Amino acid sequence: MAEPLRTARAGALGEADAGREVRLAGWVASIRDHGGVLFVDLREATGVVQVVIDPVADPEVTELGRTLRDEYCIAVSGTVRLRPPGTANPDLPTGAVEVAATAVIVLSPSDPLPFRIDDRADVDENRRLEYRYLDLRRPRMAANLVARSRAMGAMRTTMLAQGFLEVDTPTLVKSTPEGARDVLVPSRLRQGSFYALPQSPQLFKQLLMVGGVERYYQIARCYRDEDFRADRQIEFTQLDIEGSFWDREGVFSALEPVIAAVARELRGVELPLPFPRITWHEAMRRYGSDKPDTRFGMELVDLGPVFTGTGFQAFAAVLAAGGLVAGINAGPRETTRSMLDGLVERARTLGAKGLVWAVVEADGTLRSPVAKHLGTPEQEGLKQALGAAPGDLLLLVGDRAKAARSVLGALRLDLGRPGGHDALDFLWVVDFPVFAVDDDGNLAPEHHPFTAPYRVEEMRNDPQNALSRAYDLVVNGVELGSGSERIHDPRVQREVFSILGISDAEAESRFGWFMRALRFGTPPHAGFAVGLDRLVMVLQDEPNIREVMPFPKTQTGYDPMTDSPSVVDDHQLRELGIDLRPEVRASLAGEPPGS
RNA sequence: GGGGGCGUGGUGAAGCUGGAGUUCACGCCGGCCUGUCAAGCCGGAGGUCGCGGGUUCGAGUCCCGUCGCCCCCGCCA
Repeated sequence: MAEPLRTARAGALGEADAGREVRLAGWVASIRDHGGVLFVDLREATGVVQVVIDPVADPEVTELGRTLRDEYCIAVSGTVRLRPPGTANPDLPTGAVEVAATAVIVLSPSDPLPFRIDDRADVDENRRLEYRYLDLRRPRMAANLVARSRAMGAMRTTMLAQGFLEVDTPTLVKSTPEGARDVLVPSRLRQGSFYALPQSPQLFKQLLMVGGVERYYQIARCYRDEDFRADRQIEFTQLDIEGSFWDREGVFSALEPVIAAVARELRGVELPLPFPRITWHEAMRRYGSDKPDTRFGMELVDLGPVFTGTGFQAFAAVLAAGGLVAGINAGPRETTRSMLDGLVERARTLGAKGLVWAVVEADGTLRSPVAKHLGTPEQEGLKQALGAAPGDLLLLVGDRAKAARSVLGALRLDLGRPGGHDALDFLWVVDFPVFAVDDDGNLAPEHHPFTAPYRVEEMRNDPQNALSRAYDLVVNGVELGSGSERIHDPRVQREVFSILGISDAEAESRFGWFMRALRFGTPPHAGFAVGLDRLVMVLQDEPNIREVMPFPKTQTGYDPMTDSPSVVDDHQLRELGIDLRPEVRASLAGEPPGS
């Protein structure tokens, strides 16, 4: 492409270019003024090259050069030459050469910066977001933008090679109250009515299967109005796929090469395929989590057999009530009183009634607050069950099975989880239950209502044990996405709605349009959605998805750069038929946030 | 809704048991300097210690409240 301001790219210059007359353009990354000779590091997207301004050779250019400041946008004409002997910079890819400037133009000056462009200081994130366009010039964010682009490129290349059709779907869709909270958009032409932004393209991609597309993919923006986390924003991006005449195996075999291609592109590693699989039940039993981090052991062990008939009343009561006593071996580690107290407190905040710790002494005896309640056979059984050696710290929880597992699962992560993401342990978690039991003992659907159960009769007659044809992809304990085989039979769909407590009338008003579509020869189909932000986060070894999103929001959904969301004019509201509630108006009249 | 951490010149930090807005690094402004590359050396400017209240002779420091950011629980079919 024609670029009148430049004939070469800074980062690409090398010894082979010596003698070339070039025009370059970019930003002033650093200036070193020696009173005489002046060095300017010119940075652009491809890299950095040193520009030399020599007052003997060119007094006028030198005069201009002394007015340059950091991050001025400039154009430079000059000659590429080898650096004088002994002055090459081996730390710089272009360090063997420099550009002797014959002309410099300031394309655009820069105010003094709110923070340094290099990565040396951890700048307050609010400040980074306020000046995100400057943050994007910094090496970390620049690299993450490249990684994100290459991830999307690898996805598209691999999907196209597999014969998938990229289809985009609407972003103003019908609100479906179950699941996450919808982001709502008021309608002007139909006052009082609202669109929702899609939580996912779920129903549209199923309709594409009805429409004969057979193999669909899309890199789709999705919206869920729930509280923010390190890995959750109100809007995020998914690689969404769906295939007709597929079962789970079709999904896995289509997706695994995509993930492998992205890992190859960003990490230069070959992932071993196929990914391992684990059932949901086994994941919960061994790791206390439906998204196990399998990079380390420290697995949960059922200690019921050890404590059968125990004299330790707390555990005896748990077992008598049908609960679970389980434990982990946290391995050899320094234990101080405050550290152990901290673990007990942590277990309580996680919802456990208590936590029993035990340290194996050099002579094999157990040091533990409850040691006096445990007989010698129990102590020996405990050590054997947990594979304990002298110095090991053992942690035990007795509670309802679900609570005991989740607490131990969380402690396992606290104590064993690797700090970064050097290793990559992908795995499929399969055979999720149809329903999850919430804390009040009620059944709540674990997936959207278009997920096929293994058997509808089982779903109706034995809901707490029924399994669904749903699966998740997990890497290093991070949930990357989920999918399922879908219901393609409208009678089954109606039955499932009914079991989920959605009446025929309700199903008709909310999903009638979709149920009708299922009546016209719907192929069996299945699909998946991969969280792009999370995948790039892990591959770039970043601690949160904001680092791999160009313009993310803060935990309260605020954008410090644009001051969004913001109050709108009354006439805008009037056009939409919207009046703010009095208490909302009153709070707006008070102090504005952020001041 | 709940728990925790943080908030000090433009940036990042230190500031212990309450005693003058003190200190360090970077940046900024000015000067010196012809081979540096995070250039170096000299000088200078720059702060309502997030905000409000309280305790005290005296608060960056202690207490209460509040706002903002981050992490976690809840929530995320």
